[in-house]
Amino acid sequence: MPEQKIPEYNFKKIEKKWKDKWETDKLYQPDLDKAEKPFHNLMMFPYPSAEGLHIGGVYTFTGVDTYGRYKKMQGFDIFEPIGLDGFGIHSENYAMKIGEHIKTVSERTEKNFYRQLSSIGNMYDWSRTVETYKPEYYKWTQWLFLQLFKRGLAYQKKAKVNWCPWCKTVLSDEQVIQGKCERCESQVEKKELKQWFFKITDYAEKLLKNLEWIDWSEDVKINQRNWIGKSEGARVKFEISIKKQETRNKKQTNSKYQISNVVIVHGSNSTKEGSENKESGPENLRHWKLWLNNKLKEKGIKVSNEIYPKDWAPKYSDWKKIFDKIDINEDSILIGHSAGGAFLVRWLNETKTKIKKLILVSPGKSGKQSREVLSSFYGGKIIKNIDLYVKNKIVIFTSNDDIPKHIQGAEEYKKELPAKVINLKNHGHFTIQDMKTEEFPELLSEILEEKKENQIEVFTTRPDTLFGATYMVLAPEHKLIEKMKDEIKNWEEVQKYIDTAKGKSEQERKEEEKEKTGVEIKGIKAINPVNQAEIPIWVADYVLSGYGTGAIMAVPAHDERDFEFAKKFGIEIKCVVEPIGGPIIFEGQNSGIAYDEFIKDLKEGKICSSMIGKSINSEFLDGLKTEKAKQKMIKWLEEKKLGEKSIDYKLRDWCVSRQRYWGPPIPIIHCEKCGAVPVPEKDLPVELPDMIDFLPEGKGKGPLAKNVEFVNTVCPVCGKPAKRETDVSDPFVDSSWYFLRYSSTEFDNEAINKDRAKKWLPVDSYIGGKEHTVLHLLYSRFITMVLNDLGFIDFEEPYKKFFGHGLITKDGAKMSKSKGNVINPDEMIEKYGVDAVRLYLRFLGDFSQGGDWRDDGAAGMARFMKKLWQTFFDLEGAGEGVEKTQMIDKTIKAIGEDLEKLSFNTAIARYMEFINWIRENSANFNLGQTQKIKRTMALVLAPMAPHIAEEFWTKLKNDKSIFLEKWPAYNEENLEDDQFELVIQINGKVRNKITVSIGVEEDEIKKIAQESEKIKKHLKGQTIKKMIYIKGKLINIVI
RNA sequence: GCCGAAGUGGUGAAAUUGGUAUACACGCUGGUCUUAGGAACCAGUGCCUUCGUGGCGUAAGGGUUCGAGUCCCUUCUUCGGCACCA
Repeated sequence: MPEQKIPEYNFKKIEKKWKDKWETDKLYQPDLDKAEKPFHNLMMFPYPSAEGLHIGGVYTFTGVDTYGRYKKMQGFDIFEPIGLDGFGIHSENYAMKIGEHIKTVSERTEKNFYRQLSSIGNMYDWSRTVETYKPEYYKWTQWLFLQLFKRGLAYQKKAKVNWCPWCKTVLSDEQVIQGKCERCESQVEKKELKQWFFKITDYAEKLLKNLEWIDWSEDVKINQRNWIGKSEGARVKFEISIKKQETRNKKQTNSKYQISNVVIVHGSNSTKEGSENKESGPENLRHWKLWLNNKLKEKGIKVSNEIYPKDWAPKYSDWKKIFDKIDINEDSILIGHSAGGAFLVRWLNETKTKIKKLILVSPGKSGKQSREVLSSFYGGKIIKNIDLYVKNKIVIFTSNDDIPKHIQGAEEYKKELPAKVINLKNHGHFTIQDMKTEEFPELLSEILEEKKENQIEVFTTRPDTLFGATYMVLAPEHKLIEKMKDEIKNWEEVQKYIDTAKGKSEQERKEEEKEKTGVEIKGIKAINPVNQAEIPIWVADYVLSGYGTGAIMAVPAHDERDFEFAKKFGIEIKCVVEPIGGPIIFEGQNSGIAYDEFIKDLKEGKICSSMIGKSINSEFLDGLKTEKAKQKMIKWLEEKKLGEKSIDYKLRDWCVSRQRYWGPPIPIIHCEKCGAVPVPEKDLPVELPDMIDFLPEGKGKGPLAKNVEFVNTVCPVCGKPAKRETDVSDPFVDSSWYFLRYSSTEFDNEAINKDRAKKWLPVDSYIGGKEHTVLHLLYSRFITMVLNDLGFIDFEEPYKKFFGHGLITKDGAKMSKSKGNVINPDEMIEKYGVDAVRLYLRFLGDFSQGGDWRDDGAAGMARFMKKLWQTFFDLEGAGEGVEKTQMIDKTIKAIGEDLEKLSFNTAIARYMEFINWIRENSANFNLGQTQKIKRTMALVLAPMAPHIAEEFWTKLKNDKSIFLEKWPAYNEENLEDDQFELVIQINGKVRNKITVSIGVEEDEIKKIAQESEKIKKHLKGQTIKKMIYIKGKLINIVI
């Protein structure tokens, strides 16, 4: 062998050289406006911890990059952005711990993170980073908040929230893990606080529906489906009968009506004050209202707003001021006349307040002037969707003259909303005459009807089992209990139970081994609407106040929890569904008992079963299969107005307020007069003030409340002194839209540039941790849908593809500082080089499964790199040439396919086989073969180990980067050998293998197989029953 | 309890989707070369075996099939998520 000088594999020098070169050449900064084949290759941006980049981060990011580089070599214009998700409690707590200010910690962390991220060989476009904690970013996070606020999708309500006593802030349901804080593992408490929410529940159906078509893996979809938790069923009303003779105290106020409050809103007056116009003059303006008010008072019902706007023609803001002061809730009935109706429609749309019923009395008028007045309430727009908030409970009194043009025509009402429309005899735009006609009592009865009796509404997914409801259960928090206080005979016992139940923390409830507890409420009974049976009412904490209606009808024969409860307290168990399908279905469910015995036990109330089947003991449902029985029952209930079809979701609204410092201040100003007013967009960002003392106080208010200069401001509407909101928003809000920003970072006048969005969004490939499947992924889908509805973007789903990768462990355990098993990526890169680390991480195992870091594995990969280097430079091409070079084509094909499906470990295995093959034949290749092999060695390795590949590429005398080169093509015809190894099986067992030419016919193969020596032996004295031949692979002889 | 993913050599893991189980590595054993090697190279490496072949092997048991790691049923184990959701 001639002394050939092989250069040393100095990975440090090589990696540094290419990193610098790529940067100066701006190789990874696509022209966002001109790119022809845009491909947005996104990875979840990291939460920068002060400890630095985790090896798990390197694992993910380089995996994503490998895919991106492969795509780049396929000719796509790759946009691979990076940023930092730096706002949030995590960093804040860390700063507190080390006694430094969060701001300085963040600055340092950012520098360190970006240094590390630039050292892992990724194609980041460093000209477009996004940091959630920079004002130029959170300005738009605040803008986003305002868009939701204006749409009524951000609202404030007093709510029981999860409170972490250690972090001193509110947590969303998703952040509470088994009753503990996700971050610090403290016991979470329930606190009643006024909080900001995003109305994600409005999008529950769409979030669910789109899962049918988006191209994500099924496990992620299932997770989201479960989280949204849709269940279909019915709401059913149970009347309460009061045992009058047992009532302790006579109620002073009326006990006849359960109604909480009625709010009346009158219309505007288009004529001048003092006018003689009888219909709309000041005399009449409030006339009907006062009349109605008095009528209601006679019945003992209080009208909430006795104060009216002073103006004769109140505007939206005039009414709103009054509405901000009165309590409107799910028991409220709102009545609006004319512009008053218009006001209510808009107000409901904006605040999303749930009410009991909306009554519109002559909501519109056909005069031009009136139309103008009315449409001014909406800025001329037509408003739909009020049914969302007053489902099925809109009643409209209208005459032909009162076509409500500002909303929809009367006919449209019927179509669009499930509203009941009652036509008035034409007496003008609802006048004094109307009050004397037959319709007016009807109006009264619409108000009074609902309060004839007390009712308990329940939600059930099994309306077919209604005949088997033998008792009811109320959650301890159920409002009715307090209301019925005077009727309850054993009030003290009930109260005591409720107090203990409420006092229990979530954890305690769970620790009680699910042993059911409860107290019967004596003195009242419920009437089962289907058979008028009087059934007992219990209060028990196994019924949750937050789901459904907070009350259930208990069917012990067909629900395990109800069964357990009924058994314990000796309540009747009535079987109303007989499972069918016989022993086959039955076998899997309860093994050990015979089917007949099972049915017998079920009917005797010894066991319970939630299986479907056919209805029994259920009068008009008897004999029907469950699905049909459900439908028939719902129809029956709806006809009798005892219930209705209903859909419930587990998904709750997203609580976005946080009582901490390190987040974007919520851009709202609270004004005594004008209420919660959005900060005008031109005033954004509301900058997070520098505060030396940023520690939370823990009294339910954020640290910003301590900063007087920040808090005190003026109301943008009326100019009077007002106070700023002091909560900041949840970091999940920051990350719910960051990917929309990357391609628009240079625009400081808009969050998302339309042209850019058109080109680069939705994201083509999104890769990140599976732990974010319900939180971040759901939130960002929601925000995308909202922005789509608002017209800022034109797609509903943010990510075309999502791939969830696995985690890196050390010795099978999660890495953590306390365990002392943390792998420092800097050290590894220093020791083995970036390429070796990248390759090793890819080789560990399946990308979706994660893997276990082993130092000797990494060392092994470093050894392979050396070998690879040696092999490359050893190849001289002085041989005569090898006959078969299929290996080259096979390798190109296999690696390409593997990379496309992110199967990196097998891609590397293929590459190693390729190298092994080269080494075995290295002396024999001729010059042309050597050229081709060397090119292939570099090209197919490039996505995984970019630096060494680029180095090989220059050594092959190329002056352009390898990443501007196309992924090599392979010759389809060259994949097949001209021979193959035929496997000969007898009865499925391998008995022999012989080499056969590819072109041999089936008959010939069969003959050859039988004639081979070993097979002959086995076939001796046997008859062949059958022969199965799989082309090009094997033959199975059955004897 | 429910939902999801998985269970293959001493270890990390492959297996063209029903067609030769253990590719590719790590580790280990033996050898070559070395003053030495934790370097490099060569050979071996699922278990049993009468060393001929053969038999057994993909958590356990059963089934479908000419043929099962792969499909179906039951059981067990591990990991992740949810947890009285009516």
